[in-house]
Amino acid sequence: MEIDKVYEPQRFEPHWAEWWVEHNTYHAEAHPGEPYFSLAIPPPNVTGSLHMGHMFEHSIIDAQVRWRRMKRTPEGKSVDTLWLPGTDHAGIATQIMVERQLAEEGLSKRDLRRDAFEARAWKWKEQNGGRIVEQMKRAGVSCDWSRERFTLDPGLSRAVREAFVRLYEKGLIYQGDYMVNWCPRCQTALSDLEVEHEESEGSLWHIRYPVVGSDESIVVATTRPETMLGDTGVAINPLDPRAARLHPRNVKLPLTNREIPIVLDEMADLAFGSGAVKITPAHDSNDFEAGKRHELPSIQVIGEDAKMTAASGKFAGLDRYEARKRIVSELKELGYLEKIEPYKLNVGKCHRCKTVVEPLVSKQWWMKMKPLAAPAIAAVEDGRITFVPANWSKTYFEWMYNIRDWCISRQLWWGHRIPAWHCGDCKTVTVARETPTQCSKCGSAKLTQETDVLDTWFSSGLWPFSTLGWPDDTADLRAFYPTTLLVTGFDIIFFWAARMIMLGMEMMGDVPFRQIHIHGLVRDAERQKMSKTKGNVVDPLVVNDKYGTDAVRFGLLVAAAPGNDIALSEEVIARGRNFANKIWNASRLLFSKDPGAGSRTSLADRWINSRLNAAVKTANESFKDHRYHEAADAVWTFFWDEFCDWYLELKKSDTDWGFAYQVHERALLLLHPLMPFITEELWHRRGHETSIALEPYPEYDPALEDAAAEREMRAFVLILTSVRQRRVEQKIDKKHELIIYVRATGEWFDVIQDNASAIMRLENLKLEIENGSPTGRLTKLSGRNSNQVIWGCLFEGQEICKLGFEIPEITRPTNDRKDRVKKDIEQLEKVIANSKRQLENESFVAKAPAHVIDGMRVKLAEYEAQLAKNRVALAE
RNA sequence: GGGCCCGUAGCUCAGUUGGUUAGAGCGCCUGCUUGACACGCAGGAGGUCACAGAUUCGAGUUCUGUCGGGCCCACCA
Repeated sequence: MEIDKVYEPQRFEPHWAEWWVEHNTYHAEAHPGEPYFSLAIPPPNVTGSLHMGHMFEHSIIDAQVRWRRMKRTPEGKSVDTLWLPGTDHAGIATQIMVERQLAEEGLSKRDLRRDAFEARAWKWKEQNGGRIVEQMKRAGVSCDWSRERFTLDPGLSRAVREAFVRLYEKGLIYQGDYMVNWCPRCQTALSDLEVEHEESEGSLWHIRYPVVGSDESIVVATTRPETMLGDTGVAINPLDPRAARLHPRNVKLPLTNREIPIVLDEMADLAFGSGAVKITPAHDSNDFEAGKRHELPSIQVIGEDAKMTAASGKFAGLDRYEARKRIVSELKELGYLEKIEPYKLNVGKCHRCKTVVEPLVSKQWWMKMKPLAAPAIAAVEDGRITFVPANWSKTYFEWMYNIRDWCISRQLWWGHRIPAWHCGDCKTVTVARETPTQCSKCGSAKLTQETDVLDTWFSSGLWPFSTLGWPDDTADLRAFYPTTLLVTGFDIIFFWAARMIMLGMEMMGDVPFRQIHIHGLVRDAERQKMSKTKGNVVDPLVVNDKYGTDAVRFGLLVAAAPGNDIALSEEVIARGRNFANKIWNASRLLFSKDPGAGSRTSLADRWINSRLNAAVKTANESFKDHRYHEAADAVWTFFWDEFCDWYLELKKSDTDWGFAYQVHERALLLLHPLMPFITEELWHRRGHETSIALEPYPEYDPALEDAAAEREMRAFVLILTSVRQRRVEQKIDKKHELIIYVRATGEWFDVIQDNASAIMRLENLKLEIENGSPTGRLTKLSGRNSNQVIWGCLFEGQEICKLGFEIPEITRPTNDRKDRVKKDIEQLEKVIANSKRQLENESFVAKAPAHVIDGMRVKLAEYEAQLAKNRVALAE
């Protein structure tokens, strides 16, 4: 078997990425009623390019999916395993990209008709939308590409209409004029979630409103003085001492000719500012409600373009911030400005374009959330859906209990157009699955479709079942719903996960997934968020190529404790690369050997088999619990520290490598979910022709636990470590053969005898073994200079053998060594004292479990033996 | 204002139901071109687990408080 001298993932990763797709390796068959595992990908935006966040999420998902695909039922049957891929049309995000492209041609959206714009957007999608999919394929994610979906596919559009109509017919979707978050740049309403609040340094302007027919005036405080032009009332608290004399009166609104009433309302906090609040029903949601309570008119002074409207009089046409400056200066000139205080306030910004949103009243479509939330809350409360880590359910509940209606309409051109038709005659709205030809009320044919589209998250909310063919009763739907698992970031729990649960419960009558794994964020080495503007992004396309995809995956996963953020640097990735390199080179060594018969098994063989079994156990348990860092760590320790550093080294003096091949093969299977490329490559180099991804995953077998082998091996590790320490301390080069005298009782004598050659070769030793009682001095040492000898008690503190060295060039123990021995002695004395105190404590002996007490006794004996050895060493 | 999380070796972090000298990677020190790998091998240094109490035979792990840091939600002008 040939294998390249250097690990160069670039030479085989693209090949396997293509091969897997061509061979449909990850195609899932739908067998309704049979055991299955299914997971719908969090669909990346079509606008996107693969970033580290995707890479991390996909590494987690892929590890889980590959593991599940390899698992067999207790009867040995494979499980239908589906990872369904797809992309999201990403309403605003995509529209912005297309607008940008148009702008480069000197065009704006309005220059095109809606149809033309949509066509343009589709063209853009065809040209650019496949990019992220190609990148995912190159990264080797094990999706079933035959089931790839896009949220604007005809099938998914049908699901959107079906869901919309059902909700509308149940009265859960309605149209109405309410205060919404309006983005003046995107020219659309936004949901509450699409507004990011950011604290900023602002001011609190105190403005004096003269009371009509009185010398008195009321001072109101505002953070947005430009809205005063739209004031239609002033509220004071009913308990305000001024209430009696001011209540049924008016104030004169400065800079205008309007008089507006003073009303009593508890919204005015006596303790805040001046105790009086201006009411601007058109530009603040609190005021909107207050306006309704007091039947105040609403005057819109800021338009959808964030410029002052005609209603603002001479300020009309000014940008809202320019208007603010002018209004403040005029108020100041006219003496209406009482004072200005610095003030911290939260400014809402559009999460797509960062423009400050304007609260405006407008007619929008809404979804009633309370009735939908109840079953979704229950599903998590009673455990039909569980969060990993469990703490996230609190965040979920917090939001769900306080949920507010969802503004689902967007004034965009890219998205699912709302299936509602307005009658030109009777103005009735007809909501229908199929495009109607006549008004449902008056029968008129003068119908025009609603121009708004749906929030992109509406279609995402249907994703776990719309992708499986819903509303049709398909085999896929019956075979794979509810999906098994959702893996996603905490940032879209509300946007997406919660809405999928609500819509899944409503449309399917069942949860959309049984588990939600919430992963952390990939940050840079300084724990800063990665962003293009900061220039601190680690681009997966670059590092996948430089270090190999396996390396990036492994680096990410070994650092990924559940829910925790990852501080990513190239060192983390290099760690993965180093591991892959190690696997590669270990395989090179192995493949240079004749497999042989594999019939005979040495102690090393039995030991590594037992260790592999332990690693298999940990890996399986860790994957089950989504503890990928633990799985990665277990396979790392097994492969590097045990398989390479001990097993292969010992094996070098063996002629029969058959067993090593068997262990190596199982190790590849064990590693595959974490490092799919290198394991596939090595699997084929071993002569297999089908994908390793479809092989059964190793299972833990209690019968393979070999306590005797592990105990015996520990003994050799102790001997060798002891020798190595001695060599370094006394600067005895490995070229010098050391003579080791060992006396052991019956069974240990045989063990040491049988394995002597391997140890001798490894450390250039000559072992002289004596069979006999462990006490007393070795006869072979009688009469020798004690300076040449150290004594040690080995084997888990049992005095099974004593050990002596003969050092060819006489050297006395160095001071360094003496210091260390002294330190060891001190430490041991402390630990021994502690253990003794514990064991003499009656409460401890009475209350602690037996294994803890026994364990401590064994340890104590071991400590004492070590102490004795150290004392002898010091006396040398 | 409400909620969540974190503070363990120089750095980045593990440490599941409390239990036997607290671990890893990187970095550091000392050796080593040992016939797979210097992306390596061997040996080593380094931690009063933020602080103060409490519970317990026993606390990095549970509880309370303090200090420090981060995140999310919220219509206090």
